[in-house]
Amino acid sequence: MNREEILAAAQRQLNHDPRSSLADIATAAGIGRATLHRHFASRETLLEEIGTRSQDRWEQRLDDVDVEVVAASGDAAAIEAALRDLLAAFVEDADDFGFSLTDSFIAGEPEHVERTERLFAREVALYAAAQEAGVLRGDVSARWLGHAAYGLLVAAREAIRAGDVPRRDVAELVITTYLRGGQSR
Amino acid sequence: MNREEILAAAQRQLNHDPRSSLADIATAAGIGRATLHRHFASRETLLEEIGTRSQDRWEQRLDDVDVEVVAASGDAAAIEAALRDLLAAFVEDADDFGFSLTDSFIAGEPEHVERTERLFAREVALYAAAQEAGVLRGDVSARWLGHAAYGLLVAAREAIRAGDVPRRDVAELVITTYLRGGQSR
DNA sequence: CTCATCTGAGACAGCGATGTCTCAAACCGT
DNA sequence: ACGGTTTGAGACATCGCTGTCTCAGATGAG
Repeated sequence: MNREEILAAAQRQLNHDPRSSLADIATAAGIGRATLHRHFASRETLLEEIGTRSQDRWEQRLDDVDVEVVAASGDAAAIEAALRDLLAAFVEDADDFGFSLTDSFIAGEPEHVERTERLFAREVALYAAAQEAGVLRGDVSARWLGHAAYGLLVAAREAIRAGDVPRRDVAELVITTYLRGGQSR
Repeated sequence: MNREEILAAAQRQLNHDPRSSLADIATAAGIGRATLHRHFASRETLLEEIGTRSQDRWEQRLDDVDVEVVAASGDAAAIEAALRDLLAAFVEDADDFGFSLTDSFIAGEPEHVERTERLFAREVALYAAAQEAGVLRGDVSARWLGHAAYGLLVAAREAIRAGDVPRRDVAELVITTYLRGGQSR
């Protein structure tokens, strides 16, 4: 049982129930409580690491779509494609990483808050470029568009949890709802 | 210090930090811990009451717009107006009641889960009627439209918290984003 | 003023979670 | 098979929170 595997299992368990005790987490990971403590000195350490892991993934997704390059290009088609890819990737992640979305368990750690803000800013830069290129509307702030995307990810997670939407459809739903909204036309 | 006032203060405090202890809550309400216990026998009782309170408000909002009547009318204009009113009302509530949105502190109480489902169903019925009337698009499920609305409320809450959006603009932002999405046109 | 009631501070035991430790068993490469 | 390492089970002290209780002071109606 790798350190990385433990982290993944812990994340899964905390995603399932954010109030899980370390004993719960250890059981879920199939290891003993002592072993868990050997890898992560304290609960706080474990949570911090999970937070970092989530941010790593977020950063990776931004890197994957070359967000800065695409944004600088000003190419509407490329920007829209990047937007769609990014949202689809986030939806995929929302499953495993979702609880760090809704749970503010690292609130207060200035380090994490700062990094979150930097990542959000990178993402928002893409939305701003999309506005510039006429892909996204310009009458609302780019940061609001960022929050709206986040909100739809929460919705996606919830819809899956409630069994209202087949998993394979969620990405497309999020994208089309994000772009076109709910209005008929 | 009324029971209702205590409840409101507790909700505010838990909204601020969902992990507040009863001592925190009592302090925030400006009362002693003993007094808090006199009104609410246990933490669980308090949380249940807050959950019920939130659901009461939700129900009230649905009643306020006459959701069943409007839905049955099939009148597109009336339906869209009700939709807007409802979203605006929810945004207003999201401030005080938001934490019961994201925090699953009553998860497991079948009673609450059931009532939440009933309320959600009432709301979704309006979305379905809106689809019927051509106000909302029919190519996604009404329940997804419900989750999407919820997601945008989470986004609104987050945007306010981050100071990215003036409070008075949030309702209109949610509505326009919900209906039109983020796409330029 | 007086008495009944309500309140806050504090003490207290109980509980679950955390973090440390030990030890025997399981597991590894050699 | 062997010796070093890792592991899980469990014991243990500690901590913070909860829920109960007491008591002295504040409050308020008469």
